[in-house]
Parts: sequence; C-alpha cells; structure tokens
Amino acid sequence: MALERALAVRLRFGRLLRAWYRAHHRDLPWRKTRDPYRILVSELMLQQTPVSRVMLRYGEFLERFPTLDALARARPARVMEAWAGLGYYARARNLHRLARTVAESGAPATLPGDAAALRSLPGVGAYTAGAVASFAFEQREALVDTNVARVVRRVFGPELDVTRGGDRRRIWEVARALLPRTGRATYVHNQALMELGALVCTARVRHCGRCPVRSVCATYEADRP
DNA sequence: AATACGGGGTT
DNA sequence: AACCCAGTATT
Repeated sequence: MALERALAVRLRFGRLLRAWYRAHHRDLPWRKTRDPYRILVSELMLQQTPVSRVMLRYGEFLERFPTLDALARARPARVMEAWAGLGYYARARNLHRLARTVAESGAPATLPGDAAALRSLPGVGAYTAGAVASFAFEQREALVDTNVARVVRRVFGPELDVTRGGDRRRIWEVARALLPRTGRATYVHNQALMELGALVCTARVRHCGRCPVRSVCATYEADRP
C-alpha cells in the first residue's frame, strides 16, 4: 500500500520536497562541508541527540581533532573530554576505534565511500552509513532516521507501525523508492526529508499549513475537514 | 524482539 | 513524570 502510493507520486513529491528545502533549510555547520570525516563526526554526534546540543561541541571537537589521522593519534581521555555533555559515550569510543582502524590501513586515513563498507565500521549502522554515503560521497543511498520514518509513515503509510520489524523494513523500501535519479540530487533529497521532519512534520505537532507535500499526503488527506 | 546506553529540554 | 531527540550494539 505505502510503496504503491510512493511510486505513484514520487516525482511530484521529490520536486516539492527539494524545492522547499532549498528555500527553508537551516544553515547548519555540517552542511557547509563535504569532508567525509566532518560529516561522519556530525552524524555520530547527532545520533539520538538534538541539533542544539551538538552545536555546542561540534566546532570545538573538530578544532582539537581536525582530521581522521589527528583523531587516531589522540589519547582516549582527550577524546572523551571533547565528547563531554553529549552522552552515549560508546559513540566516542567507537569513533576513536574507527579512526585508528582506518588509519592503520592507509596514510592518510580515508573513509570508504560506499554504504556497505561504511556499515562495517564500529558505531556505523544503517542510518549513518546512508548518511555518510549520500552526504559526503553523493552516493544514491537511502537513509531512515526518526524524522524520515515519521514523514514516510504520515505521507505514504499511516497504517504502518514502526515498532514492528516488518514495517521498519517497508519504510526503508519506501525511502529507497523515493530517491531521485542521481547521487547529487540525493544529497538534497535526504537532507530535505530529515529537515521536513525536524521543522514541519514534527513528532507532537504537525504544521500541515506550511507543508510542501500536503497535496500528496495520506495523513493530511484523511484528517482535513 | 527487547534492552542498554546519557542527558537535558518540552509537554 | 513522561516523552522526545540525525541510532547502534548486544542479548
């Protein structure tokens, strides 16, 4: 049901979504770089952590550890210091381990550019692999985080229940079906999907009045008076 | 499939 | 006092 709906309107949906993003997106630090390392750090920090809190630590962390190699050479205690206040400290340990692993395999240390290889790195799951592949390497890869899952469910599959494993897989399928044709457009597309969930199609309140895709939204269609 | 992992802001 | 937030690894 959700997949058929997505396939039917994917071109219109994508055009509306990306146009809205270009006009309304926030100017966030990690959107000003294509450096895979800087993108990776932002994605790891943002796991289950609000943008506002990551903003407090992101710049300073990169100042102390400007490259993957610099991070690989750092003492664990220094890395944990720089992570202080962000919580989920296993992320910092994983990032440090990742840096040292990648640094051993080549000089200078470089991240792999495809999602499957990224996925095998410590602390990098399906979401982060898709994010780094599409944001840093402009690969045509989907990504699903809490924002994307909510947007996809409301727009294409109100019947889906994210707590069910099968439905989670279905949401990934829909996200892949929605991807634009090129990797370059995928960067904007994925950013836009998350931004819509963060600014308009938010968890508690839906701001359908300023939603660019309400004309193709199943939830809006069902709830309108 | 369920749970641990942080901590601070919002409702 | 819940609920929420750019999830992942482990059981």
